[in-house]
Amino acid sequence: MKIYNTLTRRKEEFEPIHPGEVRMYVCGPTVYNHIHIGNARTFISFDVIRRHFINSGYKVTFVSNLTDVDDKIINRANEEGRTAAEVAEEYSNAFIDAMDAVGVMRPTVRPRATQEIDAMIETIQMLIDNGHAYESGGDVYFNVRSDNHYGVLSGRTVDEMISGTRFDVDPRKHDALDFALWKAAKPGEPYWDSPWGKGRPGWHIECSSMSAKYLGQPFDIHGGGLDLVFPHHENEIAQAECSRGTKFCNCWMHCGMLLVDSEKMSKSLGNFLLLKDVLQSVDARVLRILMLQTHYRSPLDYSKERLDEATSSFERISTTLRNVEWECSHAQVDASDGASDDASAKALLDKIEAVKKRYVEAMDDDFNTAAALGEVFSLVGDANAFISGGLDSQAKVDAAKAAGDAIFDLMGRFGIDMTDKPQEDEWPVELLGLASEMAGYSGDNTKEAAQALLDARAAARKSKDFATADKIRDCLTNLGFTVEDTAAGARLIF
RNA sequence: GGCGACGUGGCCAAGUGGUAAGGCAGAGGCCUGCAAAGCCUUCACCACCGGUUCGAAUCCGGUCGUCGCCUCCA
Repeated sequence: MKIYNTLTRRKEEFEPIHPGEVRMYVCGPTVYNHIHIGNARTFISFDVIRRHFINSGYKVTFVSNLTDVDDKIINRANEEGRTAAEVAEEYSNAFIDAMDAVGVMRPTVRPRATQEIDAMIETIQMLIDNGHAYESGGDVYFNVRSDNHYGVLSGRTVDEMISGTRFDVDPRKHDALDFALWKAAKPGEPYWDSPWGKGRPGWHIECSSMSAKYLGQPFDIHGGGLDLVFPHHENEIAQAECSRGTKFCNCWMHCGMLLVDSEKMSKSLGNFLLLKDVLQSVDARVLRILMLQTHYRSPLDYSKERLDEATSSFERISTTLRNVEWECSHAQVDASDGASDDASAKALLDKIEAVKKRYVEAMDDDFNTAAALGEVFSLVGDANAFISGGLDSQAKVDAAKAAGDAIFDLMGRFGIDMTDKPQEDEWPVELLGLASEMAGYSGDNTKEAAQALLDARAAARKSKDFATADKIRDCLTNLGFTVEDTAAGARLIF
């Protein structure tokens, strides 16, 4: 398996520290608002990555935090006249719900910063003891110039970082480059006791401490959005390696930015789309397909048009699965021909194996989901062509089923469940009145009513009464159904 | 200004040396009473210029353009 490592800026063969096991950490959100779809892209991307490790036989320990103490949470709490803890609680829950809704597996461990203060104080103390940090007026700062590896991730040298030229430097810092490990509490702010007085941890120290605590150090993979490379991840490395004296993690993975109408979406710009709002009108699986169509490291331009395209793509797959099922269950098989060898069926079975193989090869190559999805679609096309030729032998039925199963399985590996939602119990009750009026049905079962309508339409078509047949179809269409005529009869899709 | 990424058909997007996956949209045809769904056919001078090579979208240099980071940010 090859993975692009931001640290070395090239693809490398992945070698886990512990054989058969992957330990990874992905920076979670700061919970001061609902997450936007840019956040969602990162978490969905790493979910797909995690699933591929699992599908490849690895045991995966996946840690992802909640940053539930931060300036922005405090600001929001002050604006709304409630406590920071209340704000954090609300959006932590909202985040977890949103991840569930979008099919992201729950982390093995989801540490919350406010529950891990002791570990952070411990790390900060180590840094002070090692001469890499200093206390100043109740704050504690990391001494960047004391770390001669600083800059390894972002590829810049200390001298290139002209920090302080574009904003005011806190007078408590000894050097403009230094960053806060611990912030003294201002009146009204949440605080914890520490050797340096009441205060709270800086953002960067949280991830260094929590990842080391739950994964050990070094661990295999650290992930996050590309915009976290500097300063967040650079600082994490500095803290972790200067405190514990060992390498922090082997591989750094960064997910490309999601753009909205070709502009980066960010909380501060205010041009963001909240995931929860998008999900009001979009199937989470469609959103995932949209994301799979672009490599995780590339920028992804989100728009209504792309969403519509992804919807069509999704429907192409679900239609194929539905058609395969329908054709297999309505196939007219000549029993005496059951054992005959069928070259076309054999060819399809060979194609399935080839697709599965290429799917894995694509995913093994730095999680090339776009290529892997392309393989699925190529099988979709073959399956469609195959069933359109008619299933007149058991060998063909079996091959078609195998193709459907393979498509379903491959989509499942992406975290997309192609199971048709059970829907007959959601069918509109208007069917009853319609069936009563147009098909003489008098019961109270919507499924029977629908069948009565289809039967009535079939009878009308048979007697060339197309006006009646079309009227029935129009009425069904108005109720949200699609009527499809197949060789084996009409069927309804809701 | 510094660091980095990218520029492939109407749109999106794979593809790191041997004449271009896949999706969406379009055109023509088949099937259908008409539809729907599906099938078949069709649609690319790989930003530009120069170089290396028997051969480059793929490697090297340059030009132009787009984007990200450098400040909170997934």
